[in-house]
Amino acid sequence: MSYNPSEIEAKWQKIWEEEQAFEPSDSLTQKKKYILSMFPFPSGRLHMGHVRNYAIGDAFARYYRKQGFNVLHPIGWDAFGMPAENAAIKHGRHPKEWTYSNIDYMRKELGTLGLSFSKTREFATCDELYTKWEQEFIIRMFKEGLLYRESTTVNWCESCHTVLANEQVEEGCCWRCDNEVQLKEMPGYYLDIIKYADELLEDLKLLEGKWPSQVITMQSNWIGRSQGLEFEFELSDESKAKLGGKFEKYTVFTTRPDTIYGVTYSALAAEHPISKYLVEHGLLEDEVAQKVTHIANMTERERAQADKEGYPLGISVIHPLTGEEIPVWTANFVLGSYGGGAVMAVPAHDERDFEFASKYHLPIKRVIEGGDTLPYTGTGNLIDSSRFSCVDSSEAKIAIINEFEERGIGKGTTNYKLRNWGVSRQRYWGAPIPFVHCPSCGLVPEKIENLPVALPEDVEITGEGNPLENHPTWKYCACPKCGADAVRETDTLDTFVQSSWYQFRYATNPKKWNDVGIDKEDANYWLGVDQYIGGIEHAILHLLYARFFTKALRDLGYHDIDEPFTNLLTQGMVLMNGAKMSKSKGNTVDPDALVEKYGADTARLFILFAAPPQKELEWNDSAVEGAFRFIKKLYDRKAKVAGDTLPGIDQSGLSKASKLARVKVYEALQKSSDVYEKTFAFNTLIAACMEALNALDKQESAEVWTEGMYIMLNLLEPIIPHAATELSEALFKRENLGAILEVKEEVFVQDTVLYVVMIGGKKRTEIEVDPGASQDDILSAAKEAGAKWLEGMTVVKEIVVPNKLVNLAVKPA
RNA sequence: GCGGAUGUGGUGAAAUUGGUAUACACGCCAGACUUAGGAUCUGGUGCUUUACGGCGUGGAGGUUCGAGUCCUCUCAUCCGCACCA
Repeated sequence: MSYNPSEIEAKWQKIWEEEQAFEPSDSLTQKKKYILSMFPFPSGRLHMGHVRNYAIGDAFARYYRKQGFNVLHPIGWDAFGMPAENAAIKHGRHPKEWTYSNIDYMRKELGTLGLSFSKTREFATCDELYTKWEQEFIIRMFKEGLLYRESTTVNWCESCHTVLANEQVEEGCCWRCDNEVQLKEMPGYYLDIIKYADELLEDLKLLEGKWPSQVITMQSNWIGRSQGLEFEFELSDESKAKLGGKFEKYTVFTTRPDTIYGVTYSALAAEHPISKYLVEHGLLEDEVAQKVTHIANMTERERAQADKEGYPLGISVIHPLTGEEIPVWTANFVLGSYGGGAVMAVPAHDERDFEFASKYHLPIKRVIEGGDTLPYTGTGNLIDSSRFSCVDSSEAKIAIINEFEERGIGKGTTNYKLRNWGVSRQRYWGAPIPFVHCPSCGLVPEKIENLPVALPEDVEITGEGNPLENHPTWKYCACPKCGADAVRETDTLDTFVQSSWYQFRYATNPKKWNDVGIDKEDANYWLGVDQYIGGIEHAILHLLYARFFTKALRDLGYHDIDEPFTNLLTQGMVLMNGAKMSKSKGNTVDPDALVEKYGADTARLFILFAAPPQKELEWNDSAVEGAFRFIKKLYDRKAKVAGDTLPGIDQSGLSKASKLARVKVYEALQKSSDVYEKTFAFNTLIAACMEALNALDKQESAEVWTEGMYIMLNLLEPIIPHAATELSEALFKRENLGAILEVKEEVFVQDTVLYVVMIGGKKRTEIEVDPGASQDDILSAAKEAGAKWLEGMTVVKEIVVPNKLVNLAVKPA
């Protein structure tokens, strides 16, 4: 029978389904592996990136199952989000209907790939049962003070009609639609991720060597911890009067307290309350007021690209140590959202302050020794710094912070670039934030027994405004506390909230899904995820949120896990003609068509063979043919096998070619554990199997063939499961698949050893010597073989690398 | 600007601790079988040279008996951060 993928793939997919072959055991005492590929958004169709993601994950899952582990390998759907609403606007389909029908279609597509998923643990994050538990977490977090509602300046995407978290703004644009993000003042719900900033940063150490270092660095930079001094500038009496007594002082933060004697001005953000007050009360010249307002309305991105610009505000502050009066400016380079929106400016030792001072001819005072020119941002001994003069920067930092603390006018503090996670979205297709606004009780969480707060289905989705806000009845309810007429919150949760805890939901035995969100015992057994696989694009967003959520839920008592993802593999993109596959470029390959033409095994083999998983993968149709040919060839060699068990082979009777074939087979076997546990270089494991097959082809021994196929099918089953299982069933009754195979070291013992002979560092010839040969024997054989190149030369050094080579260093005689 | 990664045949890529550079595959060339081949099989395939040989892992140095691998400098590409005081 020739290789017929569609037939055997359907056959085995059906058998696996019937056997429930991939359900993990309920026993929580066995050794376990939790293998997780990031779940997909149900966009409608699978793309090659998905196929790659799941082919990699499936190889791990099948490998560890074979090694006797209890394996959890689940799949589900990241089902809330904008595209469902966009489809509603465009095609008039209800987001729910659109989402669930997409899921049905994509589930079938995944099915044809023969992936070894647990079926009983599948869910969609838009399932009301999932929402129910998520809302419970949110309420618990609110009660713990981890979730709060406040009105601040937010990132607003006009095209998505929603607020975005800081992490979802890429180069000033919306991560989804690339529209320029605007700043807008509005209320929203925030998760206090900064409370966990230190732990999120410190625990990155636990992930070293297990996560790509690039991801660790990115997270660390994103958190952006910096230590320094926070103190208050007191306004001069005149300035206080000018500000109508509304302001006494304001706070600034510096990482360079050692430069404090070099302060020559202070700068406020355009949106700082004092700047605003001055504008609003007509205390600035009209022209200046306009400019300040203009800056306040610019996005952070626009400001970053603009030249330094600022205006004197006509007020001054008192230097806390010298008592000098210092002018206050507003400046476009001061961020409103960091360090209180105000800075002390030390132009001699800060590049930005220097540039600004130069432009506006503000004084520049050097207080640190070092560097030829100003600004000098390095460290050194202090000068002109009162009693701290002559002290070194690092000491001075501590001493000056102490001084502020003793006098009660400032303190050492830590700041983070990380902002709290804004989770409000003004959209319909998300999990409702389970709160009620009561005229007398204020913000009240829904009663736990009333969860989930489910979405109304009868909505009109136009793209204009928030459909929940516009729904005629849904938002009117009774206050859960006092029973009075109240209004439901119409914001929904960021979809990244759902993907922050799904790893715990899979781990929870589905029998308990109605009763708990996360089962502690199950979670503690299965987590952390032993191998997590997904795209690098989630390096910050999802991976940071999920780490935070894990720690927050731990502290709420849901489990005892510190880090959700023990090992992370970030897969490269799938490219075609050097560019990312996309519909707009017309360079996509449809997984369905590929599977139909060649079968799932070929698709999987090609994807794992063409490049190591971390790298980008360039699609190549003829290389796909090559993968198909390999499986066909393997299939064809079925006839060479004699016997249905692993034969014991007497090495001495074998031909040289047969011996070499055994070496190749066992080399492949040896490689496999390294690949799955260390390098992830599936491409080299597949190449080793191809070499083994090529070597088997060059010899005739039936028992070597039998042994070779027995082992190779075991190695290939995680990669091409249908063909490998079909052959294994026919040849070995599948006995070779479950077995842990051992490397037979005696295979590697050769009758003769090949030495490369190098003379003067160049490879000249080869010799074969007896394995027991002495160093002298080897050297004299090498000299004999290399006599031609030794003529007229004196050997000055002799190197013998055992079992490898001889190098004779020479010089002219 | 700062930080990180990567540079190996025509292409995708291999190469334990420094030890035969280019495994495996694609492509290409030649041949076989065929009515035919875009099927299959066999052989060849880094560059250069008639040959002996020489040269070859982005470039230039260095360490070493020996460097794709280690060190210094440099170029290119990609990615991340980008006024965070």
